[in-house]
Amino acid sequence: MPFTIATWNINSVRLREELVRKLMKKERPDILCLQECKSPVDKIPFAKFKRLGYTHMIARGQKGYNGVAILSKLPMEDAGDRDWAGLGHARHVAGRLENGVTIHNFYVPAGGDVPDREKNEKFGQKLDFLTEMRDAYHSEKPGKSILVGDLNIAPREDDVWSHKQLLKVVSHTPIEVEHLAEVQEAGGWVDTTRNDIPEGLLYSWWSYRAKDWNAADKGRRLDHIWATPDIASSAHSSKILRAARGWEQPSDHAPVFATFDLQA
DNA sequence: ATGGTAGGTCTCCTA
Repeated sequence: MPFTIATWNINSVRLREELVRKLMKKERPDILCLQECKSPVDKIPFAKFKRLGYTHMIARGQKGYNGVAILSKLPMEDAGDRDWAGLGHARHVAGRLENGVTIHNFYVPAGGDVPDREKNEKFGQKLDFLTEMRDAYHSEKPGKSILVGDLNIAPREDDVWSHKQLLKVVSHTPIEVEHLAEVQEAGGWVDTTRNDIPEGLLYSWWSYRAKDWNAADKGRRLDHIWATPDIASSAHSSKILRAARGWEQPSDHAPVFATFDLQA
């Protein structure tokens, strides 16, 4: 039985509970990974999601900021978390399916506005977070795994509306792209979205600040689905649900999907 | 070059 996984930075799971339910009803991913829940775990409306078949939730939360959750129709056990870069933030959680596949859900720090760690502590924390990920996957190669989340980096030229104009903008600077590439290489991770859709512009985030986000279309691909090579070859039907960015009172991110032809 | 919007919260911090 193939399974579908989706990742979505929801920007408050409590405010957008109805949008989460809408996505669950319309798209029915087997696994939905959320970031920026901005909620303690016991205040996530899990009971409402359970009624739609999402009987398993593995989450980490804190009040007001960050927060990650994996909602699953498939049985899943908690596979832990890690406080990357020692920030004390809820930015990572992992779950394991009965088929042995581990799902990592990440919310990488945005990194502030100035792409210089001397002038902006947040940028340094972002780079350190990525360096720790690289080192961890280098010292222990991931087994059959899927890594998803808001990685807050758009790596390719066709992952942004203007490569040239974003070279000094946090999320697309060469040093961030390099750090992300090192994480990918260390774990042997395959970018399944780009494996599946190798050509053309692809965005998953559009700023709230644009007058008309759809017409201006100044997007970036910040949200990713990676997989280890042993299972990446079974991935297909990748898509980004741009329409969700146009829903009422939307998140500034659109959900990203992939389907894996594996025994769940 | 600037400022634009959104969410949550010990009214400013984060994105």
